[in-house]
Formats: sequence, C-alpha cells, structure tokens
Amino acid sequence: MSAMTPARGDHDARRLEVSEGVWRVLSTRGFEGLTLRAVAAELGASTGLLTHYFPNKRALLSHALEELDRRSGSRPRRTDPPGGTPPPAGLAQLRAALLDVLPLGEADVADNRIWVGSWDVALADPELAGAHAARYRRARAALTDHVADAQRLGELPAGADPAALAAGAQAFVLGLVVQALFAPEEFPAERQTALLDAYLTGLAAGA
Amino acid sequence: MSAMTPARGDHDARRLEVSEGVWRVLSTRGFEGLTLRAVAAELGASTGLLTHYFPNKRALLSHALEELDRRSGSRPRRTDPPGGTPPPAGLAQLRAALLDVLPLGEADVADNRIWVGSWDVALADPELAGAHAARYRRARAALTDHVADAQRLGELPAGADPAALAAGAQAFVLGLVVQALFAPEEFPAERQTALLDAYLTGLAAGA
DNA sequence: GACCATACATAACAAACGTTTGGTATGTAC
DNA sequence: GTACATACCAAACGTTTGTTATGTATGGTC
Repeated sequence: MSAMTPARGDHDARRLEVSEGVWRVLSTRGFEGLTLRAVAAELGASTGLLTHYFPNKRALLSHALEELDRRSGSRPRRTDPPGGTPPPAGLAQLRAALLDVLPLGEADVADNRIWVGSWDVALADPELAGAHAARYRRARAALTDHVADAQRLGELPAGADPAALAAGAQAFVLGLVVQALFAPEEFPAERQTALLDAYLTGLAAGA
Repeated sequence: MSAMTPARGDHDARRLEVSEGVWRVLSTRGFEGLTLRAVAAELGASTGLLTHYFPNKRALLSHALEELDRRSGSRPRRTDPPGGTPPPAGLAQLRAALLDVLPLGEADVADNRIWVGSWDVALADPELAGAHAARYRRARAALTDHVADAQRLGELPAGADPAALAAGAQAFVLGLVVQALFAPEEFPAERQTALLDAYLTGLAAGA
C-alpha cells in the first residue's frame, strides 16, 4: 500500500526540512539574500535537491512561509499555560494572544524578522499580499473574540467596539515587534511585556 | 566663482530627481524590483546617468532613503495647522505628530510602503539598520517631549513614564501603518484617525 | 577658436541568478 | 535479476544583474 514511493510522509517531511533551511537563510540574510544556492548550501546539498521538491523559487518561498505560519499556530503557546490547566478567558487570553506575537525569545526574534522582511515582497506580489491580509484578518478576528469575552466578564468597558479594540491591539503589538527588532537592547522582553500590560490596563480603564 | 561646474545646486537637484525615480520604482515594485535598469527606464534615461551621479547601487539607495526621510521631515505637516496659527501644544501636538506617520493620503501610502519595504534590507545591513534605529529613536524622543508637555498641561496622567507612553504610541501607529498597507479597504483614513483617537483618549483616561 | 570639464548614451563585462538537463545511486515490485 | 520510479548531484544554459569602459555632445573658460 505505502509502496511505490518512499512514503508520502517522508516527502512532506523532506519539504519541511528544506523550508527550515529557507527560514535560516531568511532570518540571517533577508529576502534579498534568499537564493537557491544559499538555501542549498545551508542544507549542505545541491540546488538539484530544491528543484526536485519545488517547481520554482516562488513555490519554495510560499511553502516556507505557509509552514512558518502553521508552525506558529501549533507551537506551545503562551495562550495555553503549562500544567494542562484550562486556558485563561477574557482579558488574560487577550494578553496571552498578544504576547504570542512579540519577539520575547531568540526563536521568536528570528520568526518575526522573517515576517517583517516578507512585507516588502508581499506588498509587491498580489498573491502573497492576499495571504498576508488573510492571516492578519484571522488574527484580528480571534482577538475580537477575546475582547468580547473580556467585555462580557466586565474586564473591559462594554461600550467600546470589540473590532476596533482588537485592531488597535494588533497594531500595538505589530509596531512593537518592529521597534524591538531594530532596537533589541532598548526593547528587551521585560520592557515589551511592560509596555503591553500598560496598554491593556489603559484599555481596561479607558473610555 | 560658480564656474567650472554647472553649479553645485544643479548637481544636487539632479540627484534628487534620480532619487524620485528610485522612490517610484520602490513604491511599485519593492526593493526586490529595484534595479539600475528599472530606475533608468523610470527616468527615461540610461544606466550611465545613474553611475554618473552615484558610485554604486548602495549609494543610490542610501541617498534615496535619506532624501525621503528629509522630505518627510520638511513637508507641510499636520503638526502645523494651516493659517499660520501657532502649533498646538501637548496632547494636540502628540496627536498631530502621530497622524503625520499614518498613510492617510495617496502619497503617504507610497512613502510608507517604501519604509515598510526597507525593513527587510535594513535588518540585513548593519549600516542601514543603524540609520533606521536612529530615525525611530529620534521620533520617539520627539514624542516623549510632547507627552511630557501634555502631562504638564494635565492632559495626560502625570504618574506614567513619558518615554514608555511615547514608545507605546509609536508602536501603535507603526503597526497601524502595516495594517493599513495590507488592508486599505478595511483601514481608510477615517478609521485610522478614529483608532488613533480612541487610543489617545484611552491614554488620557488610563492609569 | 582651442581646451577641457561635465553630462550623459552605448556597449561590453564578469558574476550571479533561476532553471534545465543528464546522469547515478538506491530501493522496492515483480 | 530485471524494470522502474524516486532522490538526488553535477554541470551547463540563457538571462539579468551591478559595474566598468568608451564615446560624444555641450557649454563655459581663456
């Protein structure tokens, strides 16, 4: 049954390994430095390997970004506290979701550097731009739910528009990501969380 | 006296025209699409013109970005209301400075698209990264002054750290820029200003 | 009018790029 | 053992890139 090919799972697993090489090149040299030869060298392989698993460079990049997005969505998140306790609700969950975006650790810095770098090519490519827009819209929708929960719990003023609060919160963390990438020494993890918490308490007290 | 060369002013003026061509290429095709031939074609000239005014591509790009920054700093700003009335102070000036960042008009969209696109190459190039970090640090310092003024005027709570409020405000508008670029129809000018105003009233009421 | 920068255009250059081709090794299928 | 697909490597292809070299027209200087 799993016969004539060396198993479909292996194929996909190899494509993921290739994507990891793409991530490494992107996080260190940027999209400008993303060449098939650079990825191949990163993997200790030849460009023939890349063309074997991907029809062209565009497909290579798209798959790497999709996989990075998927990995971000399924990693152990700060949304789910350790210990298997139930996820926090309302404001706490909003906070956790926003913390998940910030480059608080080394790996988060690398990931965010890729996403920020991807904005240039994405804005010049309708297909990638659509994927990005959809990604952020989805994230905004999730935040909106958390805001609505927090309002129901009385943690946030009930009068405000949940969608507006969610959009504002997303803008806040996105901008904080950019600041932290360019001035890491001025925006260490503690300061990022402190700024976010100040923002959230402002929301709770705000009009 | 202004003899042996066709006037220094002309030379610099020509370099600025070239930079405008660079801006046009960057805003439509991104940094990925920035080639000497593309810029030359945009100007209706040859690559020889570019090499006559700039030693290499790096210098061409650096000058275009510096000039774009200078132009942003000296254009008629929303900080200075029409009619020659004195600039607003405190919270109003903070608001004006933040509004200046947002892509509210067509030209602002093009400029912001360039800046967002520049982040990829800047993060991969220490010299450009330093220039960017300095730019944002300077902007943050200006915002900090406005926050302190607003606190002195009693428009913002006196207890908060002005630098923290300024960093948060800058993060907010930067992230809003990104959102607006990727989803212009969801973030028209009115919504951007509404979100910013909601953020500012939250600050005024917040802890 | 001779002289000489400047201001470009034209054309060529080597390097690097994405992609294609041709080959070999490996492992199952029968 | 033969057949055949997969999984690569190595090399080459044509194109595009930034850069350099060469030529020419122009306009001020003496």
